[in-house]
Amino acid sequence: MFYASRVQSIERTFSVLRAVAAGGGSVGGSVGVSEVSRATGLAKSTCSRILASLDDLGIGERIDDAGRFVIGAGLISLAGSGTSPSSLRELARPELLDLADRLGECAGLAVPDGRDGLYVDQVPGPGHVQVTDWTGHRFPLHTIAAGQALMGGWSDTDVAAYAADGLDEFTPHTVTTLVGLRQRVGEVRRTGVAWTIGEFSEEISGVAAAVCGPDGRAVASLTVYGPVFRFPGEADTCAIEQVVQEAAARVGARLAG
Amino acid sequence: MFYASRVQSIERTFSVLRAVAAGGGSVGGSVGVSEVSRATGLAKSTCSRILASLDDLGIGERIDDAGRFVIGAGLISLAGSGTSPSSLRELARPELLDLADRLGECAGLAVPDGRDGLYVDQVPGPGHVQVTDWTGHRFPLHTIAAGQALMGGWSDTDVAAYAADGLDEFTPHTVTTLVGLRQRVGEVRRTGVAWTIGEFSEEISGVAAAVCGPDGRAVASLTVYGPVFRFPGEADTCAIEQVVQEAAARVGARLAG
DNA sequence: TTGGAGTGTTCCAATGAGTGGAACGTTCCG
DNA sequence: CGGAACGTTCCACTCATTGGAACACTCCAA
Repeated sequence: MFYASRVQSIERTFSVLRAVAAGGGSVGGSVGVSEVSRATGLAKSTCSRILASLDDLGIGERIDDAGRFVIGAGLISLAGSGTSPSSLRELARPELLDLADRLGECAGLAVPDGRDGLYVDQVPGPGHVQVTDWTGHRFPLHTIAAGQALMGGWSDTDVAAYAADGLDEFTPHTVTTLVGLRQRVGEVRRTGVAWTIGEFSEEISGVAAAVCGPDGRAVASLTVYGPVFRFPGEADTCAIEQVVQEAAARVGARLAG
Repeated sequence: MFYASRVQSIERTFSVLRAVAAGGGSVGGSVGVSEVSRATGLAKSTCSRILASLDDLGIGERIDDAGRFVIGAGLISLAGSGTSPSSLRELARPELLDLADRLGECAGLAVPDGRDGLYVDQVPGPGHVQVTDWTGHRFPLHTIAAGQALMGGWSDTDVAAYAADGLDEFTPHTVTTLVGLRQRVGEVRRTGVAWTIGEFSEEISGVAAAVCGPDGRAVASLTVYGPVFRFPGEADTCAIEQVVQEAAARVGARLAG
């Protein structure tokens, strides 16, 4: 036989779910077993069983004593628990390009992942000296501007819990105490942005602002960073902050639809 | 063997997805194969295969060259295609009770389903003469107040397409022409509510307002209806309209979070 | 009333898709 | 350098899944 690394039944399950989501063509419509069977090419009995299972799990929902189905609360809550990095990336890309262009340094997008921030995209600046591309890399939240920006939306107890697990020291400038972290988070709450100068690496400084989802929670950060010797340099830091904040707000707005 | 009407692999798939959504405990976190294996009790190889399948389908998303996963765009878009009637029902229940209490007639909740409106909940009024409970029943949109309220958000071409498939006549007062329907929809757009007097049944009159989802689209209707001989009667129809509209707006707001 | 065409559900023998333990290639850490 | 974690691949076994047939039901037209 063929040793599959894909599971057929999963493919089938989601082709059924897609048929349900399509609602038989009309928006907001429901579907019956036979309809799903025709749409997917699967046997009617198979569809009946799959739909019954989805109903049991709350993923689909039976809305009739006859057999009409719609997408259920379970699927909606599953989906609600995360923002997809790839869709976020698509929405943020234009802003990253714009930031890199206007501020002359590289711009990155990071999402929270447990105690880490994960860089999911980065656009290089125009200079000949470049900061490393960190796409795909993760760093403790307290060591990077993106992470501190995210913490701006945390409660004091969340911040304390984070600090309780220890604060790694990357450079002599890294924030390593709860008191220091609290102060930093306070600044973020007040100004809406987080600056780090040589805290992650002595050679790098950056400024970040959080991207908020439709529910107001921070789902990502936009960061602009460059070599300490030239960024932010003589530039007007307030203007930079404003540009970054506005970009983050636009991504958030686009995220909300 | 045991003849199951539930499919085991679907149960497994979603227990994996739940583990991914839980993110290993921390909000917004990702999970690895071993973590999922521990959380679900399934073999590591099984989880690896399931996660690979979910990634293929865009339901899960691999965010690393290492094997960390999050909920993907595919699941989010699946969920986005429908609002779950049961969660809607929970949110609307208090408003239905309040409406029935304040207006002294029964109050219902309906969702669009193709060409029909489907009543998903109803609360009886205090009177001794009651309108039938229509929970679980569906009627063509143009014949009920709830349906006309939903059409208020439709484009003219959508309305025309609906009418093109024919407008059933339930009573002599039922709107049966495109011209009539257009006029009615226009009123809904202007006033925000839809009145039907003896259009669905000669004995019943009702007033409905649409509930809008976070994206502004109408996802359901709140209706108050009663016997024609006493509703709306001598009451101040403007006051009734306002009460219904406000209730619908509150449900919409709660829906958005 | 009767027949036919449409639902959705249940039954069950056949079978092949899914399984998990073992083996493997990694990377990371002491 | 072990050793312990990780994720992936292999593959014989086997049991969960399958789909056709039979069923119960509702509708509608004759």
